[in-house]
Amino acid sequence: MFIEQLSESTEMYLKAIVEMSDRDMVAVSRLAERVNVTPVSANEMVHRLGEQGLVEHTPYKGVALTEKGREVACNVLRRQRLWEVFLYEHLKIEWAQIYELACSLEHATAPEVTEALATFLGDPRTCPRGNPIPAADGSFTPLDGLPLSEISVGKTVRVVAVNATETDVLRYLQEREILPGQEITVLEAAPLHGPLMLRMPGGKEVALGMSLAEFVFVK
Amino acid sequence: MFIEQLSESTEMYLKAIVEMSDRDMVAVSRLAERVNVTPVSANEMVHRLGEQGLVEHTPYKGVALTEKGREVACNVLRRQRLWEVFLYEHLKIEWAQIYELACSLEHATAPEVTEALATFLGDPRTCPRGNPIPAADGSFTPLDGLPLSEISVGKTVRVVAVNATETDVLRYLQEREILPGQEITVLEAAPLHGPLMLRMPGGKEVALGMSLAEFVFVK
DNA sequence: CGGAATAATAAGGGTAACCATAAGATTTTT
DNA sequence: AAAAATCTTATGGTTACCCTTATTATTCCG
Ligand SMILES: [Mn+2]
Ligand SMILES: [Mn+2]
Ligand SMILES: [Mn+2]
Ligand SMILES: [Mn+2]
Repeated sequence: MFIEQLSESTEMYLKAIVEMSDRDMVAVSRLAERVNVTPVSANEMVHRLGEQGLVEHTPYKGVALTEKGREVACNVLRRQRLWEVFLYEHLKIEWAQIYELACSLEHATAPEVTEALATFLGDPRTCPRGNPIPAADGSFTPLDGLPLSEISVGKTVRVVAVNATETDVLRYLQEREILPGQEITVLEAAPLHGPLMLRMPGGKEVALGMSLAEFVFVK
Repeated sequence: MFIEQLSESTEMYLKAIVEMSDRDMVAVSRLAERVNVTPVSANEMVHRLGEQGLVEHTPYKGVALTEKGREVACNVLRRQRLWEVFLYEHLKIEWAQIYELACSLEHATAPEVTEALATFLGDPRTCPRGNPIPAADGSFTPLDGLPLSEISVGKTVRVVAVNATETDVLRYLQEREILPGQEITVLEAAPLHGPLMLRMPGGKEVALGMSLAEFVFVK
């Protein structure tokens, strides 16, 4: 089966869907938020993706990837995360920037380059943000962890991944040392979805807003 | 001065112009051939480039890059050739394929990545196809050599660069060991722009068509 | 059950790059 | 100086993505 060259836009939609679908279908309006377009535009695109056999849209229910779509999406994820490893480990680029930079490269990367890069990097299993790198065949163990926003007060957890994508957000977290591998104790959770109070390894206390805490996966 | 994000198409046109302009202006129809569009389409694009201050078009004479255009074009060339070095030296990708693969990556490469890559590679001066890599400031010593097609019979020369871009053409030359560094003797030139007869280092004799010989720069 | 919220569609536009065909305008060649 | 070749411009299309502003359909919830 031929894998035609898909547009950057198409790849970004598919990546968004695979990242958002834990178990159930993805609402088109959520997808729209994620890829930063209006719901109407996302709806149009979902139709186009459907025509290409990449997604299945059930009106009023949501979108799901087809097998073909999942394959493509995982491959985009693979390219993205391999580049993140290269940019961070070899080019020594600032941790907060690697997602954004890799997100451009991922669409310009031929299969030959992807596989040669994987070999060059020693077939890494996770990217510097802690996310698993899908294998060449698309197989992929999803992240085993919970968002920090769902951890109860008093618990001590270890960060496994930081799933933010915006450089500003990543830089904010980096400055507070909320990074994969760090051990964090949840001291307090303010009411009404207010900020969490966290104790970091050095003993420093840090306040973290709930929407940011949703990006931080811990175990 | 801000360098807005230019489209892939724009970058390819600028790169084509800088590569084709030795001394005089570039005819729009030549440009059209190079970027594989119709002359009308190239004309439209030249207008757009003119409005953006990247080229100067003199009707019936040709196009020339402005200073701004030359800067952008050299930067594209820098990105392209740095990626070629990486793909060849580090990822061990087949020589004939690196141009095509680098030609995708070049448009997805932010300045931070370009410079970090240059440092990682040890600031190489030439790419595996023998072309000089422009410096970060755009400075750039043009290739010192002549096309093999202009060498007279009996002369022995050394290949400095192979300027073909199509993978098929590069593979054809690679198979005949017409590669940078090789020493070649022109044994015979058939009349009517017919093929050249060449003696290669091993003593093997190779026939090479004139249009292919135009890609091979020697000294 | 019925209204509110949410989702989908319809309709009308916009831009960037491409295409083709058909005139003009200019240069080159005879 | 014509004629031929080349270059430019004028028109009119196409596709992929995006937008806004209705309108309609469905689901959710009190
Ligand atoms: Mn639908
Ligand atoms: Mn991307
Ligand atoms: Mn013009
Ligand atoms: Mn290119």
